[in-house]
Amino acid sequence: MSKEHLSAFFHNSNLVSLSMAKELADRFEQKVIAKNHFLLTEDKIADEYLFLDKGYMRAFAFDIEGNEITTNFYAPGQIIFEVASFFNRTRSKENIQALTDCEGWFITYKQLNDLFHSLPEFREFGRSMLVKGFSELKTRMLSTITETAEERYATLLKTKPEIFQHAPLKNIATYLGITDTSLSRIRAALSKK
Amino acid sequence: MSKEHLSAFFHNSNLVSLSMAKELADRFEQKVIAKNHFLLTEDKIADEYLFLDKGYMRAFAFDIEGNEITTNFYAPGQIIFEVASFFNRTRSKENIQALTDCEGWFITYKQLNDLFHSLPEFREFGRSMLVKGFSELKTRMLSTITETAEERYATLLKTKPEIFQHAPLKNIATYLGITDTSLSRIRAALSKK
DNA sequence: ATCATTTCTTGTCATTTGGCAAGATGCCGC
DNA sequence: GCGGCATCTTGCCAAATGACAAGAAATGAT
Repeated sequence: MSKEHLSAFFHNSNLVSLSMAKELADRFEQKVIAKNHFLLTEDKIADEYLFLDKGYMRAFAFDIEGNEITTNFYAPGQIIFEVASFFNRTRSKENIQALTDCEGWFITYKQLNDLFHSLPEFREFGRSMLVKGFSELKTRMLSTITETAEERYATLLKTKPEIFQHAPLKNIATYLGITDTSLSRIRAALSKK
Repeated sequence: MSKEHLSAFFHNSNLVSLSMAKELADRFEQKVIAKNHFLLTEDKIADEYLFLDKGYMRAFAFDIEGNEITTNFYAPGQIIFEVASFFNRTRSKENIQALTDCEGWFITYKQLNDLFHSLPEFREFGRSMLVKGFSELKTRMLSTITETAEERYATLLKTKPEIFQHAPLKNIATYLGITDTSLSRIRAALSKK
């Protein structure tokens, strides 16, 4: 119920003073999402900029054949929002769904923009979140292109082990760009080693 | 030699008035890069925010085995900068190289930030560039995960045909995430159809 | 124009990954 | 606790892609 994590998150960015972090946190409202429910669904315009305090979420899109492809996983302590839809005010191509019961703090597009206008520090914070997301995606793109499925699996296991406690393997498989069958075999092969 | 393209580019974003577009363009300086020379090399801190007016460029990184992996192609009329290095002031993991003789217009990090502070419209423009890059990368990530190499090749051929006139196939192969051998076979197979 | 180097293609074979189906296991609602 | 559904594993075979090597074609330097 407390906004401690949220204001600490702002402050830890080193872009926002402690007092401003608290002021900022004051503007956020609570959001509770039950397991399997959605923060955002396809064709809607994303209007929530969410700090995830508890629980796990995933983003997914559909490919041409209509299969769900998991595009991202989110753990507590992260900002979640669909960048393109949120900033361009266009219909989202992605869905964001709770993998577990979730709690967090959000503001709307309008509120965010007002804060951006009035607080240069928060603007910097917003930019750094955007840049961080971009960099992570770039890293993932490179690893998808250069590494084998087994290597990508091992990396995920090392960097985000909690995901395996909260997401079904079929979601992890599409995130890694392989079928659940292949993932199962990779796991079997690695556990023998 | 004229900054027409540059100011038109600002104005066409619909975020910047015509007069401000011209004022903005005034702040940019000319940059000429000969074929095969670099806009940015690994381990340097990116300090140039470049509008490419003429010519083609590519970005590349090295994988674990030391192979060059092309991460992006740039055509005239695009903004080019290495996002993470530029905004975080960290050493770049990427190189940006001219595929042909190039000409463009640039400002430095400091100049860009000054403009961002004083001109909200330019800030919006900057954000929209960032969001655009992010969205494109997301689309590419999804297609890399869900489509076959042949489908990705066909898409690239349709969306960026000029690249094939200016980049060697081995660069295009690593961009698509395949070997030059496979790319050659895909081209052979498609030309038979 | 010539030579050297890089780029591109093609052949053979190995490896990775997928498709499909069957069975095993686990989880949820009643 | 039971039935049903989703999840995960495994077997068999096919398809996609890679590794390596040889040769052809294009390009660049002098």
